[in-house]
Amino acid sequence: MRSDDLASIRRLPLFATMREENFAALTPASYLQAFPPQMQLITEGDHADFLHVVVEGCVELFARHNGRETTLALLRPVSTFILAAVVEEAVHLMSARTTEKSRVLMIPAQDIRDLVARDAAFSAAILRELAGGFRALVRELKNQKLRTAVERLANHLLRLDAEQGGHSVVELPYDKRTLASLLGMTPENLSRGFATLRPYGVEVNGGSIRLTKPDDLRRLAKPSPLVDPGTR
Amino acid sequence: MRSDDLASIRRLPLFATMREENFAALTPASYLQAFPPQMQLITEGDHADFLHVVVEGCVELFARHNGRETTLALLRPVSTFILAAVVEEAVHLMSARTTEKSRVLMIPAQDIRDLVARDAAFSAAILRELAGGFRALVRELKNQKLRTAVERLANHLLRLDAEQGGHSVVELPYDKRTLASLLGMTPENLSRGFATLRPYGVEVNGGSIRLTKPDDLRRLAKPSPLVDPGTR
DNA sequence: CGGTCGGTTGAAGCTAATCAATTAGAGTGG
DNA sequence: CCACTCTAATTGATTAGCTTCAACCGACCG
Repeated sequence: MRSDDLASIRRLPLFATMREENFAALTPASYLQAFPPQMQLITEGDHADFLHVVVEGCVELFARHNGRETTLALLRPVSTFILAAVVEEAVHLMSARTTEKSRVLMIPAQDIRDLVARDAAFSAAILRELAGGFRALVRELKNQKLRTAVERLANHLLRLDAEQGGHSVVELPYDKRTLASLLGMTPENLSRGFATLRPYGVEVNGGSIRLTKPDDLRRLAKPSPLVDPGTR
Repeated sequence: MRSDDLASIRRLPLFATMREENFAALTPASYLQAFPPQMQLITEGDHADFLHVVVEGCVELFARHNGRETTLALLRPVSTFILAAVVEEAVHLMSARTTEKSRVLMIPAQDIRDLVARDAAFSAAILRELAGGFRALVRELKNQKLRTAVERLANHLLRLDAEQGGHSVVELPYDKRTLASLLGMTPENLSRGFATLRPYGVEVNGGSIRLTKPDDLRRLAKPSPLVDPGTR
């Protein structure tokens, strides 16, 4: 494993506070693997054998049921996933696949569980990570149940803009079908969503989107710190 | 606090494994309070000062946004809530109110956080509780995104039936407006949902519901262990 | 006995999904 | 460099699912 990868993983909230010897013990048993795009890493229903960390690229968490499929989250470096299944020694509730060329660190689940028992600082970090994930999920559920598709889209654009520096020019970090699925809508409906947002200054040009009237858009979207992560 | 209440709380997964002295230290600072129906206990946006435990009655977790309101969960004894906000020292993302006469144990958040730092067994129990909550939320999000309203209703009925002993007679433990909100639909639409389930052997009589063709209903609902808690 | 409230029913409208067709782009190979 | 192909994205037409508004019903309660 490259030492700068190791360093950036060590800097994760999850690993930052753990004892050096424990971190050192963790890494040799782990794999840092490179994957091509659209490679499925995890299948829902399978047993959770590894904690995963996106080191580079992008990973999509999704689920299928009864002929339908939906995206539950898109993860960018550096984030962990399926922590809850590892803690619970349970099966995955979500599948995972790369959306682009990616590198993913895989740590044996049993090692994580052993460490939780031994390293109090690590255990506390895991706790905070899970609590954060829980709250992110509550937000997402509220987003789904309390907003229309267009409102979700508007808020997502504002959030992407904020993440990308607030220059009112957003680059979609994934294709529109994936975005549609994440927002809980069809690709067709996403297209129409963009169209209805045109009067609010949303100018779409491929994967690049200009927000020419951010205030109007914000008035429509009504972002809230109790729904949207990173909102004040 | 009544000693049998204390005992049943002690039996909770959250408290069962913690050291006796720590449990003893926790209780004097806590309040076990009785509340009338429809009493709001928590308001989203407020700071989380207490961990709550439903000891008797029923508590509804709900959220409002932009003129809409939705029920996120209905909690029966004995369950804890807003654990994530306590761990994160953050504001509540959900409001809470009683749906009936209830008794709720309130434990100072700071005491919980202190204990997490001191008692490894308690910390591990909190971790499992949160992981379980996380997975319940993932299921709920999948339920919302992958199913229609009628499918959600059908599955909810099957689940209630299973919880109540599988006699194919379900007693709704809350009124229909609340159920509608929990399922993410309007009360009117819930009524119509019951009507469309009539051919599948769903006979509604006030709050009492007979399932005369459970197999037909199950074929429609398609319950799955990856979506529905407690499904085989 | 009127009043209120939870629930149901009806009609109309809106949002979003579906199906079908077309266009736009990104490679690919000649 | 230019057709050719394949896929993503858009657009149009239709349908399904759900909401909204309004009226109504029945039970419970003062």
